[in-house]
Amino acid sequence: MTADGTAAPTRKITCTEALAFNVYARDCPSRETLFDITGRWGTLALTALLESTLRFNELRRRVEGVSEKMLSQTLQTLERDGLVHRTAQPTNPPRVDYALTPMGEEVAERLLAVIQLVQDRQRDIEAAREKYDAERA
Amino acid sequence: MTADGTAAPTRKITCTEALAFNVYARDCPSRETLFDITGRWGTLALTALLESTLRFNELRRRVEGVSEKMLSQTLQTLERDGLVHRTAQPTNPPRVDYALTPMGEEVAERLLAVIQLVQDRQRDIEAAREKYDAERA
DNA sequence: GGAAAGCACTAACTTTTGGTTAGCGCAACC
DNA sequence: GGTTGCGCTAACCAAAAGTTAGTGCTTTCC
Repeated sequence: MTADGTAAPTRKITCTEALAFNVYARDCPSRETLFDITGRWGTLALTALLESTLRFNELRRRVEGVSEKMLSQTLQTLERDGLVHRTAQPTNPPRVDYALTPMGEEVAERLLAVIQLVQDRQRDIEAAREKYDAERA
Repeated sequence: MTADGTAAPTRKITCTEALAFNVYARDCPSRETLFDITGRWGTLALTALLESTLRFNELRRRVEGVSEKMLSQTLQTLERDGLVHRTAQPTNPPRVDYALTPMGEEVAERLLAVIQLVQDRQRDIEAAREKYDAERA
């Protein structure tokens, strides 16, 4: 142990070597996945799909403020990660449906728990902010 | 109802008007809070503090790869939101401890659930990525 | 019948955010 | 007496997010 109580600096082990993934490790691939999910629009898109399958523009209306580019990008990432399933019908106009995979559903449920807590506590959080700002004004 | 099944366009109501917060609404303050929490380092910092109170540089070593600037910035935001408590002792060298508030603990617990799921499913996710990439190679 | 809007995107460009480097003054370690 | 650690901040630069415009076809409105 070092002076401040952190672990002794033995050799650094990456998450893949350890056979378990650890988001706190610098180059662990699971961190990238976490960023895909929690990044700006990932959380909102995943949880919005929890209610029902949605078409591209339906989802875009649901998640207010997301640009077409970002939604498209986000959905592609989530599809690649196996969290969202995309079905395109080559009709005209095109119809593309987005749905959660079983894995995506699991993730979305846990994300929803975070969202609900945030919404419930928003007033407390705003109070905390006012206090913080007042203290150093 | 419009043709594609979305709700009729009645007047738009903001989350504060509705007396409930809704992260899907464009200007809802709860969305900002969600971004603070799920943004890049927020999740990792909050869950890292779940185990124990940590000093600035302890936390920095725990959350590998975070820069001093970003950690400092992240912690200030979380402190302002009332999720993290900061105690500074004006000794030399300074000693600053970061701990979760009760509210921060609640949030962190739910975030940890997401992290654990991601870590558990990382292999499946990587498999999905390989499949996705192979299909359009 | 002609204009406008909707569909699901992509490409090019700009702005915002995140990351990197350097520095602060002091103390303990070697 | 040079290095390291402490907890930051300021200045600068790269990467991510946002904005705008365009695609080709169809349906709806006037």
